[in-house]
Amino acid sequence: MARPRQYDPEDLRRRVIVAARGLLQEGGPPALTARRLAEAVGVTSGTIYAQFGGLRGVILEVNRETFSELRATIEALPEASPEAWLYSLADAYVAFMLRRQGVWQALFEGPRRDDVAPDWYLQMIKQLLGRIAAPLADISPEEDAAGRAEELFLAVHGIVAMAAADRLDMVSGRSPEALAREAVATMVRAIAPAQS
Amino acid sequence: MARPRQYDPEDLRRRVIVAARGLLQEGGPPALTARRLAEAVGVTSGTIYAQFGGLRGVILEVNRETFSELRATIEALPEASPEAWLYSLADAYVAFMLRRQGVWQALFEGPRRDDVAPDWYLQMIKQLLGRIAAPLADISPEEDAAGRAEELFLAVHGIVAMAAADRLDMVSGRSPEALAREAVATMVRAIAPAQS
DNA sequence: GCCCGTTAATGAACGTTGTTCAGTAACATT
DNA sequence: AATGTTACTGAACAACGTTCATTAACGGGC
Repeated sequence: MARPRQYDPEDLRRRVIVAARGLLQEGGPPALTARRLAEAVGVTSGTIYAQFGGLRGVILEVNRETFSELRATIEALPEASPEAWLYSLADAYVAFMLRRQGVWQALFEGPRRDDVAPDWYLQMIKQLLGRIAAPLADISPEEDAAGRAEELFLAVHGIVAMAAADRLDMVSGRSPEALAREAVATMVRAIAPAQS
Repeated sequence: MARPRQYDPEDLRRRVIVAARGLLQEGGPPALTARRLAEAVGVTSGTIYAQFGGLRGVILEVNRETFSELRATIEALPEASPEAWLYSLADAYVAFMLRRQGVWQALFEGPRRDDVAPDWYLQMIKQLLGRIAAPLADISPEEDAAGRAEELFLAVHGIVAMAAADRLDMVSGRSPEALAREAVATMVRAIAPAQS
């Protein structure tokens, strides 16, 4: 009843996403153009539009995978005391970004003011916040753990975002790892039951 | 000896910068295009290139003014106790961004990985860090005030940057002002001499 | 067995973008 | 007046995201 697909659509989607990640990784967001991507996959730009609806659609799928991997990474962190676990989360967050700087930039670059973030964006963040809140609640039960988690996340994320843009050295000579750990330490010190 | 300038170059620079700020303010970085800017000023894009060397040059000048105004704003903050002054700085920083969201985005959007930041960029940040370090040193003399200032700046800046991109609501329902103040509070709590 | 409806994929085109540069215009000097 | 020097224009270039008429290729109906 129709022309058979020349490419297995599932396979094509995978190859497009992989190629997009490659382009992002070596050249950052400006390197991901429709034509380059099409050429890398061996199709024309029109085909990508048919499958993803546009470059934004491709980036969205890349981001979905990135988020998914981040979740897996966090899920795989070894159990530890609340405080130790927060430190290893900070380390993992920084390391995760460093290993995919170009892809990471795409996570926060594209979205224009008017387009709404997809649900799974918010879900991922909410989940991450929950993961941070739990140990904080352990450390100090009488604090507002959820609120503190937001603050700690924003502090670490700010550091990581700055490092991803290669601008951290404008502010500090320290490594992102050191600064992220310090952010955790500061939060822990601030909410820990007074014990001097 | 030459064709006289059709436009007073100083006046032209001013008009270009003002127009660029206007475009940024109402449409963010994507609204600042060479042709639109040229038309808004009443010249052709070539003239702007002759004067600024490119769009990046224009943005750089806009940023210089923005930084300069930020410094003036901070300089004008009323004296207060170290802690109170830090809170008013956080408030001023947030308010400053909110009043120029579009322009603020340009501060951190443009620069590509390879181009070096001009000196005055770094100087401004260093100065701001010094301004933060002083009250922190007052609050807790035995802490590394400079290091703490870096951390506090990064925390507040992260919040403000997220708010400038209209993405803060993905993380928290609180206002940027509230979160920035909380960041100050956390830092103060963490370094304040134990006194329970 | 042929045709035809249907869909996949192409690739040329459109409108913008930043940027360049041959050309033109206009004054100061000789 | 002629010439030199410079300011400014505006057409052009390459690359961008995006669209869509066209082409290609198959399966079902006669």
